[in-house]
Amino acid sequence: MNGVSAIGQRSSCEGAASDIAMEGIVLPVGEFDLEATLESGQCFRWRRVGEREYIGVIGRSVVHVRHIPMGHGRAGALAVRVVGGIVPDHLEALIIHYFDLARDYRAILRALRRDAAFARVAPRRAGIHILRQDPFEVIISFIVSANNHIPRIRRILDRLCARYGEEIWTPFGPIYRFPRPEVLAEARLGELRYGCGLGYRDQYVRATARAIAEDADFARWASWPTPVLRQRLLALEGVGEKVAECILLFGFHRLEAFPVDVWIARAMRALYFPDRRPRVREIQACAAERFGAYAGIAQQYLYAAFRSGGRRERPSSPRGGAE
DNA sequence: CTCCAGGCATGAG
DNA sequence: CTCATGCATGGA
Repeated sequence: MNGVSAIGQRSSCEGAASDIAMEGIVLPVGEFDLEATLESGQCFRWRRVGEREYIGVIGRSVVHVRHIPMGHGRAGALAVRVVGGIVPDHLEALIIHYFDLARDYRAILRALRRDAAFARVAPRRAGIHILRQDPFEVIISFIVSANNHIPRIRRILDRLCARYGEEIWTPFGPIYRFPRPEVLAEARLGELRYGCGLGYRDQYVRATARAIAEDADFARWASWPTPVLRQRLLALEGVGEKVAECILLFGFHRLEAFPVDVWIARAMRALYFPDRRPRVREIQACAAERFGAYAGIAQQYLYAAFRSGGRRERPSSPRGGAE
């Protein structure tokens, strides 16, 4: 790489890049909602460090991002500082790309809301964006996500990164990059299972890491049509229908992909199949018909709405009383 | 204690 | 093809 400098080498490099690292940048972001996006279940490793403040790894950089909502959120801003790793030479472009800030989510949501049932439960503001994450991180993350709780997914991935990822020092403590495929390919199953808490997914993670270490040309994968890419993903161990859709949507930005988990199944059933239990195929066909090329975005808004809304629907016992 | 989680692989029919 | 089952782990 050219034109980059490591933080901490200011003595030998007092150029603009280091000043940017200290000063940071501020970007207008419209309706974008950082918290809603980072807590929406598409990523697991951003760490909350304050009110609407997060740190996370993008490429070889650790960035601190603070959301500044203005008015009623229609003209917010994002304050970004690089706090570790490499200072990218085009930080603004990197942030716009990662958070997909150039896309008109407001117009997309407006179009999606022409579906009456969707409009009833969807938010009015297009706060959640689909991130552009590293494909390998997304692949492993969603293999881990299978039959698992989000808090535990986060802990497992944190341990995986601490054990196998490159350490980057920051004012917030050490942060770890996601492990490279070649490293996970050499991991011992016992360390994955007991050290990281992967349980029975240890085999899936290592086998998939090995497969990708052999064939990791994601630039080529990204050029494939979605059905071809989907088939390639399904060939990976631990990747089934649902996880493949997640990887398509969150790892390859295929916005038409439509993962159906238990929450989306409940949501779609409530909205479009009130009197029966549709199969996953039917749900996906329904989504494709109603939401088209942006079904994945619709799915993310539905997930947020139903998961936050119906989370505590425990069969509350008669005794025990109010809460 | 039981139940469940952004399911998958496997085997039976 | 569809359907049933086991699966590691830990929070509620």
